[in-house]
Amino acid sequence: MSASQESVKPLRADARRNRARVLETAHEVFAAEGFGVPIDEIARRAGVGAGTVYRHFPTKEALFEAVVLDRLDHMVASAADLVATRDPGDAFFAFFWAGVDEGAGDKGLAEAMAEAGYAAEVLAPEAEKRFRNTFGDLLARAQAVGAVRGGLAVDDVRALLVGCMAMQRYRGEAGGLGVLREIVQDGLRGRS
Amino acid sequence: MSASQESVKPLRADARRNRARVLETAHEVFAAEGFGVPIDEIARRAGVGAGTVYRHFPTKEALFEAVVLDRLDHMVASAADLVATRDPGDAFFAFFWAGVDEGAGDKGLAEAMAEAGYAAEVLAPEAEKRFRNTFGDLLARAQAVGAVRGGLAVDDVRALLVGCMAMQRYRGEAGGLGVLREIVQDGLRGRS
Amino acid sequence: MSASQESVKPLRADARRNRARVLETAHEVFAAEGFGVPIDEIARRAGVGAGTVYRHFPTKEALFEAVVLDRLDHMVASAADLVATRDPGDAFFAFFWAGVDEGAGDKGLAEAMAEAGYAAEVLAPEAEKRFRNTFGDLLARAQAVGAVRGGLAVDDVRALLVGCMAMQRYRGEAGGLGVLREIVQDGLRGRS
Amino acid sequence: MSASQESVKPLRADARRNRARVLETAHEVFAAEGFGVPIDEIARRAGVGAGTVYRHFPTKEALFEAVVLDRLDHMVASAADLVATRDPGDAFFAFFWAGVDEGAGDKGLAEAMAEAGYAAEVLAPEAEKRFRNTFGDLLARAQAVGAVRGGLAVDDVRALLVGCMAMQRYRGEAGGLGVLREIVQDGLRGRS
DNA sequence: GATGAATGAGCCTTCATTCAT
DNA sequence: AATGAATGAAGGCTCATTCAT
Repeated sequence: MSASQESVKPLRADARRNRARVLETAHEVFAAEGFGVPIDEIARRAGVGAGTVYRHFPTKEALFEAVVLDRLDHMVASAADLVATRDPGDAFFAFFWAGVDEGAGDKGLAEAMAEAGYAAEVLAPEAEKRFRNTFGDLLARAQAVGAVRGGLAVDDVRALLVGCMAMQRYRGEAGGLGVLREIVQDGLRGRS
Repeated sequence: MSASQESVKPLRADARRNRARVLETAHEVFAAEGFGVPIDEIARRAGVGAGTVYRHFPTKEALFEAVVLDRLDHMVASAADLVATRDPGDAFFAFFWAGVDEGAGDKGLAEAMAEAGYAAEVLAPEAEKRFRNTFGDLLARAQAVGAVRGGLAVDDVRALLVGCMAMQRYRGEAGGLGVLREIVQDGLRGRS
Repeated sequence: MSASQESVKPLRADARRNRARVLETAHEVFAAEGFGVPIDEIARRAGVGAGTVYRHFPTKEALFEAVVLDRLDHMVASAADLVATRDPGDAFFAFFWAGVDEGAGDKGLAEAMAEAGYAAEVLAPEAEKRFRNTFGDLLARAQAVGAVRGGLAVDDVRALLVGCMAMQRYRGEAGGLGVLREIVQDGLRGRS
Repeated sequence: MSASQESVKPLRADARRNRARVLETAHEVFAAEGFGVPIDEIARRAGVGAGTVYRHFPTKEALFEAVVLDRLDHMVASAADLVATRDPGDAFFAFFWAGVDEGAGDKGLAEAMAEAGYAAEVLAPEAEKRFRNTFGDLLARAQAVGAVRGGLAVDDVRALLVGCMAMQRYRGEAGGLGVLREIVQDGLRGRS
């Protein structure tokens, strides 16, 4: 918007379109196949050359990072609505289970969020921070009204999210979490 | 009834030693780095040539499978002691948390056990079956004495195991599960 | 009717050049050393990286196939001239002996054409079919004018080609077939 | 037995048996698969360790050579009978076609005999010499009685043998040489 | 002497990244 | 800027040969 900006050269229209397209495709492909998928596959499906991918993202990791960051910020953004339209308990749980679903359907995201001290924290540290802050807010509100038991820190909830993603991925598309969901939900609420 | 044995040519002493050494090293290396490590790395650390690894295990997957199978059977074996020395509830939970610890410290095992409908089931189907049966027995006993709530099937517990492995891996070496452990434990016990 | 063409993306100039260069080098190297030569050797002699070879030909077999197909189609193409400029007998024999020379100087081609029910038929089945059809036409014409004896089918001539290739390869660069050529030629003409 | 002997240490009975067994198995396996077959395969089928093969034959090539030598000498030996029991023409042709059949059913032998200036000449030069001498005698006798045309040297017949082996191998198990055999036979006899 | 386990160079193939067009 | 071709370092696996048992 003004002077003190580093790398904000406004991209040409087609370049911006390409960048968005690559990001979107990368999301789909990483979601389906995980980080291991070749970059050529992404380029091909995005209808661009591999060089174009590298023009916008210097390495494969950087692209992955951008995707993860994007996802995290999407989730963060959704939190505003939740806070506005639901009571604190509902808001927290809605956010939590939405996150679980997101990760269950997105292998790349699950990989990124599960790798301890690595992926999200390292790949997209700012986004992870925002995500945690948001999560922390929702948690605090829910705890304030007694909808979530005390003694739980954001880190705990963050870890639980990772765990539930893993469970749901393990269950596969067919079944949801079933009883496990109740168990977790009850555990978060605290015994009555 | 004993473990899977086919064509029982007793290996030469040095070969058995090497095989064991490779298996052990593979366990360490897969544990530390996951399935992705090069076979050469395992060979190097085991102090053998790559060919030696392939003499004992025809493919990288076969080696991985052997490691996983070994781990699963170790766990299964430990269950006998638990049944003998503890009451059903303790036995079940000891087994469960030991499994979590095992997977938390072993990336390869965690990968194998988490990949839905794939890894353990496909890689070492017999071992997975034995593991599930053992788990099922412990669960049934614990449920019979009311130490674990009803409405839980082996599959649920198996999935929960995957989830807890992921959580504990996420937590890293430093912290244990903390409150999360209580939550899960309470959830399994059933609300009081 | 024209040669096999699929998905006709015209290659970039440099790519086409490289592809041609690889094909040409592969021809030379397969000719000199047979199918057994490492792909790296071909890449090195062509002055490209191994990856470049694989960009144009997905497997070593595919490269070999392309070379064989190229050779067969060259021969087929030459037949048109022969038919136009020579009488049926000459055309047939010119084609036959040219084929023998081709195979005698090309270990790869000889391997491909000699492996019964395998190589040419399997590697480049369309090209082999075109080759046989061409051979069949020339044979029929020559038989029609009495330049080649009756009772010979294309399969016989095809097999004889394989045999003469082997003989001439055995003779080495120095000597031609000598008397053997007469014997075969007389045998094909039929006793007078 | 005495002093001035180099490598004639009379082998122990079991060693001699093993050597023979390896040689025989190698013949079968090379015949079926050609020189490319792994030595371990031969050892396995012979029921010995790979080390035993190497004790008797210093390299894979040496083993191959021994097999080829054995085959050539077998053929040479058979010639004596032919000379004794048949007229010169029959003897020559019987020898020739028997050689063709031998090579057609033996991939290893065909490879050895076809490689110009290489295999037989180099691998088993003495045996090749004996083979050629035998062939030369039979040829000379047959030519002397007019059963084979003049103007043919041993080299020609040797090359023709290679060619006919190739043809018959190409034809596969199913069909014999058919007309081609007549052509060659007529060609050798000379036109009447 | 026999055994078969160990070695290690070498082969085919993949893929992140760079670069000419 | 975009393209997609080129690069080359690995990685999985095989096999002739050597060596400890």
